[in-house]
Amino acid sequence: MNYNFTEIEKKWQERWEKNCSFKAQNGGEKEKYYILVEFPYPSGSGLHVGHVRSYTALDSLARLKRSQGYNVLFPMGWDAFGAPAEQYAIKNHVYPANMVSDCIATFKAQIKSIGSSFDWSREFSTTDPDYYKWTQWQFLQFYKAGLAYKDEKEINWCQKCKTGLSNEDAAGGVCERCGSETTKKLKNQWMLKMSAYADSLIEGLKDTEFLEKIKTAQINWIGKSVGAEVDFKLKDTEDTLTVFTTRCDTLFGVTAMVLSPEHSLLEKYKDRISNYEEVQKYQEAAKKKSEIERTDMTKEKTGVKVEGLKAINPVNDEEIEIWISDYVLAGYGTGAIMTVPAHDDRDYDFAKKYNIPIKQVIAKNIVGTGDSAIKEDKPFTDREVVIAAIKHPEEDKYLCVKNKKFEWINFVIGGIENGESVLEAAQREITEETGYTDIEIEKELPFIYFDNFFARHKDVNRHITCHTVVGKLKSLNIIERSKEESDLQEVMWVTKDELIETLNTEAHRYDAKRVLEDREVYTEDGVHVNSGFLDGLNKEDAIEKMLEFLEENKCGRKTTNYRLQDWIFSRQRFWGEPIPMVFCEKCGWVPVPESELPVILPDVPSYEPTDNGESPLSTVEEWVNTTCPTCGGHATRETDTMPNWAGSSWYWIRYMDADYKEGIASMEAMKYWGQVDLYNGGMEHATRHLLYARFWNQFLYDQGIVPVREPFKKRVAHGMILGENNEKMSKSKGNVVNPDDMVKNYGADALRTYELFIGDYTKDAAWSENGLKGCKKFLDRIYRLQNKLNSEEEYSKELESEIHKTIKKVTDDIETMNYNTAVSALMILLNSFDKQSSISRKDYRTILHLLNPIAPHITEELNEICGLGEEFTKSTWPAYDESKMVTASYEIGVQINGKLRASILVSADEAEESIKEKAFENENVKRYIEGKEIVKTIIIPNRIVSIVIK
RNA sequence: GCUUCUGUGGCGGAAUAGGUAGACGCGCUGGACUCAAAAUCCAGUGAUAGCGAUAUCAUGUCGGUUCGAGUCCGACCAGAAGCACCA
Repeated sequence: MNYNFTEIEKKWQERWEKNCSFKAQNGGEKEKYYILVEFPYPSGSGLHVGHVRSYTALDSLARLKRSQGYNVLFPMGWDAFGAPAEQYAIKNHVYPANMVSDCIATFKAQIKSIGSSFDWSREFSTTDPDYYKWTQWQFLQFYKAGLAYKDEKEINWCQKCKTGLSNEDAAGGVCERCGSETTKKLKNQWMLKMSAYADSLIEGLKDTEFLEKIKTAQINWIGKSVGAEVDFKLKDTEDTLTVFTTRCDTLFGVTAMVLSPEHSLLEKYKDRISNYEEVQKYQEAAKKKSEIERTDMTKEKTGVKVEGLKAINPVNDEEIEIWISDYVLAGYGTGAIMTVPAHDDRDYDFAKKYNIPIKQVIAKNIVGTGDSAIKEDKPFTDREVVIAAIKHPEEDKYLCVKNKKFEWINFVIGGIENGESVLEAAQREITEETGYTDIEIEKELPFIYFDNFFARHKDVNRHITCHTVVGKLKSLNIIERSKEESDLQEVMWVTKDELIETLNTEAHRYDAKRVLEDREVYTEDGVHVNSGFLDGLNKEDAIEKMLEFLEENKCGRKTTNYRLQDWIFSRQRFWGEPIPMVFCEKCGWVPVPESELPVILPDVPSYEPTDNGESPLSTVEEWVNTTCPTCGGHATRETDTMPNWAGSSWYWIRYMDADYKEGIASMEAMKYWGQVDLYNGGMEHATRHLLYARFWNQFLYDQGIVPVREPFKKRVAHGMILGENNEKMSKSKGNVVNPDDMVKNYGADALRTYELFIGDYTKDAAWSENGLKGCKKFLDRIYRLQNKLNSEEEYSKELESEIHKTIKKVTDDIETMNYNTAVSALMILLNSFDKQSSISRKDYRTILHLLNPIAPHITEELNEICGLGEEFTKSTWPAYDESKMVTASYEIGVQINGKLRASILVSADEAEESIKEKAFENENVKRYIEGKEIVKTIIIPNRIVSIVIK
């Protein structure tokens, strides 16, 4: 039986349009439900199968919710400002607006062809003056609140696009649009004070149901870090050099200061800096480097010592050298750091290269466990000891001693006696304990550490300060040890590889690790040493105490820093919303009066960005020259435009009341629709768009313009549709699938069904045309099912329970966006229907209704031609009855010692005794339990019987 | 390096709360219909052994908890994404 899906689809799409079937009402009795899918950029390449996936998924949910009696807002619009349209305009010398409206028309027709139930009465484009009037108006609100300001700033500059980029758009030093490397350029820019909302953006996440990974991505992006600012006096000046640190407790370990090359103090004291030329050379080199080069962590650090300037450490008045290096970022913290090479890997690298001293201020603090755990009731003794890691003269082995009584294996260890140096003590102990005399100590490891334990052999607690030396034997010359020593321990040689496993105590293993890795810097926590009033404290207490000190002495304060910076809001582009500000020689920057909005974007002779970094708008003199709203004198318009993120930062609000003339939307409409219940979009927008939009909305809320603080209740992200070869679809790879072709060849319903069936909605999935054919086949079988129709009006007895189960399954699955299993459940139900000789009219109508959100056209058609009832767009979703879902009998498995050995048929209400009996009667079960003792029998109703035998 | 996520047949993927692993679909094999093909229908399809009942193995690897682990715990391996010289 053939049917013309193209005609059927056309017929229903026209009918829905004529009846305004999907128009949402503002207000009314019904409960509201707001479903939002990110509006597309109407590019010339048309709709992608990826769009089809998310639009269809949310469309199915929208259709379900409507059928369940919700007032569903499911709108669509166009995000049409920005680079792609402009690029196209430059290339083809056409006015972007014309191109945009052509693309919108194509996109819209394509979206309609897949049967999406969008409420087109609320459609708009961000490029409509009626829309961007309000984008501009909102910018003025930011300005009035002091959150929009103009600032001379080093911005990310893309040579190729000839425009400034926000930090977000130039992440990693790469231009988001063209992929080329960005450089820095000093420009006067409009900024939005997003940093003021950093904490609020973190806090607000608590009130949302975003995916965990989206929340973490946002928190990482904001990058909150709590620490302190510390003021170092600049020697022989009145100035101070302020640094930001999260570890003010290491202040006693500071051995240098490092400034970013851009630091302002350098310019100020250039007369004092004796090597200023060298400094300047480095500054220029740093400026030329791209962000990528500067932040490449694999490359060696570089820097220049600033001769003639010194800083004074506020805790001990030590004079400290000052350096510049590009590993210190100008834009974070104060653009200067204090260097603690002993406890920071980056500082260590820098210090090693330039011979900056390394000073230990934190010592590892080992605390014994088990037999060595401290005993509270025993006395404590303090000791200074030396531990000697001594190498064999020829082989790669280390000298150890084994305690005969306790079987401990250790390096040679011994107390340092009064007046003795560490090296002398080591020499003496080695000869005493092992008899070897020809010893060469190479060095003492720079860091001491502490070991706290209960010494069983002496029955006291010990707190020992450990000094470690490394060396070797020059020969195996040996003298006889005292009897006492030779009775107590034997000498042994342990190979390098076995050392760590062989040594008994954590302290010796720590030494072994240090010796073998030849490391000096240890960033692990411990207790403070060489730190005056912090000695003996742990990290947390030391930070607190140091903060107290800094504040008392007025040389520092607790501070929080964020990675998130203010939003650079200017673009030197033509195709964007004009920023509604004018500059007057007398009055400075003056906002365009709200009554004069919108500031219409004029056409320009050339869309090309200019070489001098000005927007093409600057060439339209009659537009640029205007009068000052304040004094009436001559003024010029701001010629930069807004970034393309601006229009998408409030579009969901406009959908609530798209024709409203008095504001962004009426308060009544905004209160009615409230939050977006479900917002779908790609993972690529998890940080930027979502943060901008939340920031914008939180601001509007604080101004009393919108009624909710967090705009989106729940955010979900769809997975990508990959090409048949499992790679991202792209023209160059030739694996692009055009949805139009699929609609033409298989029908919109088949395409929809397939894209929902393809796999987990949130994960990427590879396209398969065979899979699509399979879904077409499924719909064909649904179509042919009409031949089995009898005249019964109730559910068929044989199918009733399965139908109820399927209603529940499909309802739950669509609501939780598990579309693939919803489709599969319907396939299973169809298989059951097909096994029957005939099906009732209610059976058929129900499967059609359940399938309707997924394949709306063919189900409506079948419902109509078979005269089964009202259109599904006007019908109430089928209800299920839990009590009818139980099956009369079912099979359950029987396990013996955890292995499945049989399955038995039991009835729904069968007693446990009877189930047990049936299990034991089974032939295969009998075989296994014969002659064995039955330890226990576990019966889990509806699931399994588990028999344990011995 | 840090954070997050993911590892199941030839493939896409199922498996509420730990309870018969591999649903459903694709592909493949065989058969029916047909002069033939397409379409459709029927049967089979994790691996190994066996005619078969059945047995052994199997959810990245190794351990653990449990009558029972894809699912819980620990360690590791692999891949993906995000952040990254952020002091």
